[in-house]
Amino acid sequence: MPPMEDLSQVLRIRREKLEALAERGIEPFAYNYDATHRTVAVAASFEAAESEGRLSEDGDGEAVWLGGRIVSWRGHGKSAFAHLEDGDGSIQIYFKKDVLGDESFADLDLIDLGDWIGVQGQPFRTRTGEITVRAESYTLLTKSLRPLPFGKVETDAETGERTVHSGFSDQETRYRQRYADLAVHPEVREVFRTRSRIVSALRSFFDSEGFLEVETPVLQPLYGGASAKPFVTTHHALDQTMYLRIADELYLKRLIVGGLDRVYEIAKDFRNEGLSRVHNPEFTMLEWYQAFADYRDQMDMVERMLLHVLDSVIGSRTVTYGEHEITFEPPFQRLSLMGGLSDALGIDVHEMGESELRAKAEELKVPDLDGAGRGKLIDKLFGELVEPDLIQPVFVIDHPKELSPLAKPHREDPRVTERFELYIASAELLNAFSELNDPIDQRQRFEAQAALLAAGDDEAQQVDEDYIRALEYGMPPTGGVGMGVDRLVMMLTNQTSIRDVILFPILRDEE
RNA sequence: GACCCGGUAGCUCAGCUGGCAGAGCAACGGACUUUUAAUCCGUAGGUCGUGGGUUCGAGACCCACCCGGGUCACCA
Repeated sequence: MPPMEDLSQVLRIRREKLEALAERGIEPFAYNYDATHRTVAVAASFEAAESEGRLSEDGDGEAVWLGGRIVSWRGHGKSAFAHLEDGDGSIQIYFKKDVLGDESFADLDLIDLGDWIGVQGQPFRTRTGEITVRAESYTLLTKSLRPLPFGKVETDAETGERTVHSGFSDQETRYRQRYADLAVHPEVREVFRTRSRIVSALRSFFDSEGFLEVETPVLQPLYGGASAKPFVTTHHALDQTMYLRIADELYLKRLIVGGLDRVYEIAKDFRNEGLSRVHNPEFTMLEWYQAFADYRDQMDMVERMLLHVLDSVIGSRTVTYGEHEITFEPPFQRLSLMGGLSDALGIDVHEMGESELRAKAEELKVPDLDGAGRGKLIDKLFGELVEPDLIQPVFVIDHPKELSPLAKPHREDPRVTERFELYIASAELLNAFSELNDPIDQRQRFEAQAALLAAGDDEAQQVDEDYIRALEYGMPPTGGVGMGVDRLVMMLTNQTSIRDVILFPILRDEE
């Protein structure tokens, strides 16, 4: 701790209050507090008592014990109003000198915004009608030594709309000090509560469908299952290079080989790439694999899964996302990638050679075409011409083979694979295919990837001999899906930056 | 990684063409026993992101760097 004289004024004054508390024999950091109620429950039980005529002659409810953080304060000389906030909400507290006694009331001088206190008293309605606990006693639970950046909150009496004045808005500080962001922004806490409920709903869905939740390695001797650059590290005792997983796909399919025929994993994946509104290098992926299913079955599964989440967490099948109203009503539209692009170009893409595609892409000024092959050019053109219009949920299906080294060839058209991606609000939410289970074909696809890797494509995959060995034992027909959980949370909580749905998003080291 | 914008009191921000570092909120002292962005009077609070440079003089201008936000690109 820096010496007192080096602290800024606001920090120094709180330290001085700590000393004053010691002089008055008040413990600033308590061990526990036996609360009988949470804030929201106090209001609910008061209202119930009120409507059933169980209030006292003075209009008081039954005594309650509450713990929480002081988030606002309005002193009036011999009385004061404050709001006490807990995990559920907040309630107003009325401190009155002739109720508390001179000494206890005087000790309130040492209480600040941000302090945690326990309060005991009876609820009543103030003249303006707000349910308020009249403090008969209070206990300091934790002294706050650093002021939280509370804004002043104005609540419109008619609409209930909340306006925050002089709040805490510096994005950098909010991400770096998420604890402070959460402490002063109930709406941020609500986003993360919703995130938690979404993840629970996903688990309950797959559990009820007979899937087994499993855990596969984060540290892998080879990485694969996606096109991405990995994080590299070293295991010292084994003197071995390890990669943080970019996907759990290849491990989950090994489990299908082993007879665990319905598995899912909610996993942190790591990709050594740039940051953006929709990318954090560490992100949460849900993958599931189901034996005997193909990609058509999985489209049905995706629809049912999303409806389960919407119905149980959001309570509506329509959500607002930015400027759009997104409606999840199955069956979602299915759009063939090649067909959609052909329509946009007015030419059958299957008939176009690589040079023709490149010319078209250059004509449209699509950036970063260096080294792009036929598949990548198609992908780029699709991204440029079709993706921006994919607002409502759409399954984009049947991708070119070059782009899909782990997908089965399409049973009716060998030029494409049995694959789909679900697009919502122009963003890719999930990716799925009928899993390639022919080990000889898989080896050829890996070798093509390895050639790309050798040629300098640092996002291409390596040959995974162990995975091929597993396929040689025999993997039943399998449908698999990978979904970006963070992105789903974004869409369902109307957050336009992935950082706003990740508690501690990656940031450059401070100093 | 490229481009654009930003970093000034605990927080939110102003600071013009280079001329004494400002406001609101929070804090501190005082008044106020049903307020709710409480109100009123007063006080204190600064490494102007960092390091160089130009200048009689730099928060401002120039250079480099650090950090963030946004946009683009790769990926979910």
